[in-house]
Formats: sequence, C-alpha cells, structure tokens
Amino acid sequence: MSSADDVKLKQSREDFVAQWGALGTHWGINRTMAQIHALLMTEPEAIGTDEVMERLQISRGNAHTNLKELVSWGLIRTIVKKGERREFFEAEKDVWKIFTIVARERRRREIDPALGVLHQCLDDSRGIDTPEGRAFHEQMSKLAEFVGFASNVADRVSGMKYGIALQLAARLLS
Amino acid sequence: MSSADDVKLKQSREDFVAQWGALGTHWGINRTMAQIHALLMTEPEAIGTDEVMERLQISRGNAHTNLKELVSWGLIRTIVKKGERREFFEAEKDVWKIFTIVARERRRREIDPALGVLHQCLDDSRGIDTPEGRAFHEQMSKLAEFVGFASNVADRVSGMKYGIALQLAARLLS
DNA sequence: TCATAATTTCAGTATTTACTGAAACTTCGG
DNA sequence: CCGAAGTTTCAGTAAATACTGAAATTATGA
Repeated sequence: MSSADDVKLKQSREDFVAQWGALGTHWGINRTMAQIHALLMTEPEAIGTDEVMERLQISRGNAHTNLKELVSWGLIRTIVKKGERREFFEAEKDVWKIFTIVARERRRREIDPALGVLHQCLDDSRGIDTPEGRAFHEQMSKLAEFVGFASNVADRVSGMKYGIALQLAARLLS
Repeated sequence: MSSADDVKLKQSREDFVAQWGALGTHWGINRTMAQIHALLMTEPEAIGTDEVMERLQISRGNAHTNLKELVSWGLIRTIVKKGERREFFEAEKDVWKIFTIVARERRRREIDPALGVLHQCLDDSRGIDTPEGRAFHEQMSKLAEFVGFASNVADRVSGMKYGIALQLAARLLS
C-alpha cells in the first residue's frame, strides 16, 4: 500500500510546478510556459493538451500557445503515438541540453539586440569632433567590445560537450 | 562652429537612451530604470533628479524610485556637491564592474530562489519508494546539482579581476 | 466525401506591473 | 524655531502582458 507515498509525490510535484512557474516570471518567461515546462520535466510519460489543461487548470488557448512556444525553443518535443490522433508532448530532461537551449535563446533575445543598438550608436557618433562626442563614442565602443566578447564566450561554452564544460568549470572552482 | 556635431551627438545619445530602455524590458529591468542608467552612463557630469525628470519626461516619483533602485544595485552613486543642497547621481562606467554587478544581482534574483525550490523538492521527495517517486527525486537532484554548480561558477567568474577573466576568455575563444 | 476529432486563432477581458502627481515628511540655513 | 528646498511615500490611474472561451480551420479515417 503506497498511497501515502503517492500523495507525497503528488504534492511535491504540484509544489515544484507552482513554484517553478512563479520563478519563470523573474526569467522573462511567462508563468504558464514555465509551469508547463516544469510539469513535463517531472512527467515520465508524454502527455496531451487536455491533460496539461486539466493539471494546470488553464484554457485550451493558453495551453496551446505555450506548448508551441516551448516546442519552438526546443525545450519540449511532440510525440505521435500509433493509433492516436492527437499530439503528445515530452520534455527534454538532460540538464546540459536545457542549459544550452536557454543560454542560446537568451543570447538571441537579450544580447544580440543590445549589440545592434551599440553598433548603431557607434556608427552615428563616429567622427563627432567635440570632447563630449569623443567621450560618448569611447563609452559606446567599450560597451560594444565587451558585450560582443561576452556573447562569443557564451556561445563557445554553450556549444561545448558537457564533459569539456565540466572540466573547465572544475578548474575554475579548484 | 560645432553645432552640427552637437545635434548629432544629442540625437545619438537620445537614441541610445530610448533603445537601451526598450532592451531593459527583456532583461527583467523596467524601462525607466534602464533609461536612467543609459542616460547616466553617457553623461560626463553627475546630474540631479530634476534634470533626469526633464530629460526623460517622467514624474518625480518615477525618477526617485528608479534612481534609488539603481543606487541599491550599485550601478550609480550619489554625489554631494559643496554648496549644493540636493543630491546628484553618476554612473559606474567601467564595463567589467557593470557586468559583475549585474551578474551578482541576477544570480541573487534568478538562481538563488530556483535553488531554494529545488532543495525543498529534494527534501520533500526523499524516500518516496515508488518508481515515479524515485524518478522525480532523481530529476530534482540533477537539476539542483547543475544549478548549484552553475551558480558557483558564475560567482567565481564575476569575482575575478578583469585581466584574469580576459585571459580565461581568450583561451576559450582560441 | 462526410462526420468528427483535434488544432489554431483571436477579440474581449483579467491580471500584473509601472507611473503620475500631490501630499507628507525631512533637512538645513537664517 | 521658521520657511523654503529637497526627498519620500502612496493612492489612484495608465499601460503592458497574459488568459479565456468560443468560433474558424484543418486533418483523419471510414
């Protein structure tokens, strides 16, 4: 008789889903998307839209939008079961893969646009021949250089095999 | 006669402030805070609340709140000028310092709470003796280990002197 | 090809987050 | 201690973002 364990598991999982969802907010990810991701990460089986709706108590439109968004990120994938007409979804569970996906997506959404702004300002302020103009250009230049550099580093790291990244990290912490 | 240059500089700076503000949104930072930061980063002189209000066309309350928030992050500091009663503000302009400040703040707001959730779920699911329970515990364990590890690495890197970090990064990119 | 199950879209609404403006409070020189 | 300059707070409002629910569309297999 394992029903006590079943209850504990259910509660713990619900807790994880709810809290992970709340955290998503601080990550620029909407609550529902983070909750669905949490739900699927802790679900051994692929599940369908209706079960997601029921488990999270959300509308079909909401479930649909966020499932698609997670698929486009690559954090979950669709599964077709033979003899079943509807789609099922399962999460990528490998932590290193999750990390690299999120890192790339954030670079694309947060760093690349910043670089764009900086390069444009660099161009616009090139050759302004006043003390203030040179100071502005210099500041833009430093920012652009640093952000570009950081972007490349992030790319390299998230393109590594897990083992290599681990080695590198281990040297840093030693 | 440098008024053409002055106009170009003014436009470029306004552009930078506006666009940097828009970017702030994607970084979990509100637009005004990012705009004030951009304004001060490109301003050679320390400026006061009223000038911030005027340059960004925002209310006193808004300017005040976000200036204080930037001070609490350490991205700007207050300056007292002799013979002046009011406070002036100037930005930290060193890119490495800006990076370490932002990195630490984001760790505090994004990673630490996630670790908290994971550790709690680890505890809650310890010893649940069903296949599903063990799988859940295992997944929490992997996530917690990875996030904790990443947090330590980020700490180390953002605690480095710029020169050392550069060397490290150079090795990565070579 | 039709009936129906499943998916997608979107106008309207709810929720969350940010901002205003004015009043309350604090500080300081006279 | 008083009055003016400066700072802080916050109730009300505006703007941005996320969600619902139902209708439109598409895919399936009999």
